[in-house]
Formats: sequence, structure tokens, C-alpha cells
Amino acid sequence: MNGSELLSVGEVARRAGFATSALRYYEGAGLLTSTRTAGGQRRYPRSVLRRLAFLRAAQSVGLSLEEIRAALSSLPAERTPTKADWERLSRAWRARLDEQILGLTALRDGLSSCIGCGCLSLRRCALSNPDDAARFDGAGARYLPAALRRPAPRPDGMPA
Amino acid sequence: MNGSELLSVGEVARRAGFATSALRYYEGAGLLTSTRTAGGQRRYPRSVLRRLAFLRAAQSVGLSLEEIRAALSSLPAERTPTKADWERLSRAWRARLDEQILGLTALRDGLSSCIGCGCLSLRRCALSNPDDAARFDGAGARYLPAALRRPAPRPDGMPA
DNA sequence: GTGCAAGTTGAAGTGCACTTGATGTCAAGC
DNA sequence: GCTTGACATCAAGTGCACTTCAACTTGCAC
Repeated sequence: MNGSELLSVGEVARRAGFATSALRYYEGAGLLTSTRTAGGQRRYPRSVLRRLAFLRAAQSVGLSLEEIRAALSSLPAERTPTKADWERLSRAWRARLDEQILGLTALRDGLSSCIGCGCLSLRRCALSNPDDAARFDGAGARYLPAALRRPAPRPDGMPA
Repeated sequence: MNGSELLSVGEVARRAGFATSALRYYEGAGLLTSTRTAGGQRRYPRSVLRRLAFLRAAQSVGLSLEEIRAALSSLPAERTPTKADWERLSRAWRARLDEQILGLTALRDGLSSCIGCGCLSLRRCALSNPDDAARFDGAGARYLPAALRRPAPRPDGMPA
């Protein structure tokens, strides 16, 4: 019932399933904070476990550490995040997850309906329409949501 | 109606939304093949566009080039893949996509039901149960499908 | 038949997300 | 109070997926 027992890196690493080196890396990257003992060793509050659970989940859906850092920065650093804190975060991410789920569903269904269909007009394909992606238009149905059209690591044509 | 017009790298890059350097890289990695002109320039059949569409889509759902290479290797290198070829690939991937969709849905719903719930027993959490992930048990409900529990880049304890 | 954009190769560089190694300090058990 | 394992920092290394660079060649348009 005592909420003030602090965890060492090793303890957190074990409980959260990360390497200690990763935890130190996350701290350097601004995703985690810790207090220190007199001797300089890290001590974490329990809430770091939830933070790490979120981090892991977010990574799994393909978000970069920077994106996750931005999201987590909306959590209070000092006090333990409340239900309301997490719910706010949850709402913000729901849209993204919805989009991603939609995209995957389209992809799954598209695998038979489009890629498997034998149609040769790739340009109208639901799965990947790079011409559309490259264009800056807003018109026309977007089959694959933006989340799944990963920004095509700089095609030659566009030096921006 | 002539199926034999070949495309240059630049053409393919433009149409598929990749950089030419990426196309050469993919060829080196065994994901693409090309014929050459007398002068040594690459020429691609139209079917490469579909291949690239698949590649992009697969990347978007988080698959490595190696996994994609393995999948694509089941396509005939010489003749243009048929509807049946793509459908076979499609079937093989459907399970993976289903799993990923399931996982994302669980994650989305879990964001309010678990992370947002205020419950402190992270160990029973649907979102991330690293203890379970670390354990080699088969018992108990797995909330997050394997596809979403990315293999936790080697936690300290396990040197394997 | 020539000019020049587009193509070629190989080696090296980039960014992300970490891990590994060297070297030294801390703290809990005996 | 000493040993031992966990912890500290910092620099360098790793793997993936590309991109960039330098130096040179091709091939279509005129």
C-alpha cells in the first residue's frame, strides 16, 4: 500500500522486459526520468512501468521514439499520472489507431480484391497509389490511410 | 495491348514512388530483378510495379525487407505473376494481417480499458505483459498477439 | 553526330534504436 | 570491512534501410 518504494534500473528492466541499456537510452532521449540515490544510481517510481508499457505498445504500432516522446510529454513528470491523464493520451491516440486498423483492413481485403485481382491498372489500386501519394491533391477517395502510406523515403523527384 | 514494353529505373521510380537508389538497393537485396540493355541499363517489366506496390504495403505493416523478400520469392521470376500467384501470396499473408488487426484493435480498446483504467496491476494488463512475454509458458490468455509484441530487443537477463 | 539528362558502379555516409566495451563506483550480504 | 554484483558514464559499434558522392557511360532529341 506504500506508493513510495522506488525501483532500480535492473528491477525495472526485469519487470518491464527491457534491457537496462535501453532504459538509460530512453532517459537520454527524454522518454523517461529518474531520481538518483546519494551515490548516483537511478531510482524509478512504479509509474515508470506503465509508461514503459505504453512505450512498448506504441513502438509496436510503428511509432518512432520521437512521436512517443511527444505523447508522453503530455503526462505529468512529477506526480504519478492519473486515470484522467492516461485517458487523455488514449483519446489522442485512438484516431491514429483507428486509422491504422482501417488501413490494415483495407490492405487485408485488398490483397485479394486488388493485388490478387489481376487488374492491370495499378493506378486505381486500393493498395498503393504512389501517384496519389506524390500528388498534393485532396480530391478522390483515399483508400490507404496516411498512416499506412509511409512517406516513401524521399523519391528521387522531390528533393524537399 | 503489347505487354513487352520495358521501363527504365527512372520510370519505375516515378510511377512507384521510390527513389532510384532504393530500386537498386532492392535489386541488390534480392527483392527485384531486372534485365539489362546492351549498354547495361536496367529494364523492368510492368509487373515490377505490382511487386513494388506489394513491397510498399508490406513495409507499411511493419515487415522487414527480408520477410518481404521471402514472400516475393514465391512469385515466378521469369513470367509475369498471375492472379493465382498473387492470391497464394495473399492467403499466406492474411493470417498475419488478421493478427495485426486484432492486436491493434486490442490495443485501441485497451488504451481506455487498461492503460486508462487506473488499475495498478500491470502484470494482468492486456496491453503489455512483458513477464508473460519473457516466460515460455503457453497457458493463460494472450491479449496482445505475437505480431504486436515485438521481441523486446534482448532484455538483459536473456543472453540468447 | 553531338549534347546532356538519365543511367552505371562501388564505397562511404546517414538516422534510428539500441548494444557493447572499457573503466570505474555503489551497496547489500556475510 | 570486504567482497561481489549491480550500477555509473562515455565512446564506439551494430543492423537495417537507404542515400549520397565521385567518376564515368548510355541513349534519346535535335
